[in-house]
Amino acid sequence: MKIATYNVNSIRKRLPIVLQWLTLNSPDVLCLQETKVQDPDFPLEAFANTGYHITFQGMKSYNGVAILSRTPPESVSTGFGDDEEHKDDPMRLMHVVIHGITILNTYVPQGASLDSPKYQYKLDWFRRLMQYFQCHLSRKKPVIWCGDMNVAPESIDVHHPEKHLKHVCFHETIRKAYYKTVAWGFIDVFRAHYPKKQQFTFWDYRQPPALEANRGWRIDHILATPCLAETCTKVAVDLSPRQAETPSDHTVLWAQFSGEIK
DNA sequence: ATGGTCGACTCTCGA
Repeated sequence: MKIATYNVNSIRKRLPIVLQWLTLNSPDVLCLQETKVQDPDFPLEAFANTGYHITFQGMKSYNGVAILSRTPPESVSTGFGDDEEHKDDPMRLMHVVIHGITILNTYVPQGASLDSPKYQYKLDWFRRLMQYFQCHLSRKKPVIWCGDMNVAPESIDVHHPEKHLKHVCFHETIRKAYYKTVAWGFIDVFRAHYPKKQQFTFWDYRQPPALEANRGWRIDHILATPCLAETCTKVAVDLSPRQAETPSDHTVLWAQFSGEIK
């Protein structure tokens, strides 16, 4: 199973990137975030000849998630389905089962600033996500949780960490919220594969020479339950979306899993 | 202390 995650920042703008990436890399599953399009306007026809099935849930202008897969998912749900459900949750969390493997695709709220209610919402979102794990998943089964987590877990995962202690993607409170959620039973397959490597997945548009100066962040992640993480043979970040005609701020992170899954 | 650049969409918000 080859699975990839990519924050497209508008599926309509990044269509060429996505289509080319599918062709060149043939993933089994590609999870997308920030599609930024409501369902009736989703560019379905562009994928008609790719051989991929697409599951999507979006809204006007913001958020939106989608999953491309070679075979249609055996099941699909979006949002937390709890009594705290917020209107954008279904555009941030998509849960599918493909070949018996549970896949959660998330676009975690960015959080704006530490003093914003949006930051509290982000902290709470991780708490709700862990509750969701507890209710709906088993850590003994093969589960993949991937997406744009908007958290750089360690100092090595952000340029100039000392300057970002109050950043919503690096503050210790959000890192703890993230760690706690991960600790439910997930392994960060990139970090497991490369314990010391600095490899960013995102470079902010607002710092034009960011890529050249390597002022980036590792905020896109693929995590797996131990039985699956054990079978991970390769993890890589593909920088090609940064070099496209309409470059994106995020890159494609992918992982290959092989071997027997119980 | 603020702005830098994108994308979607009404002129401003979110990242």
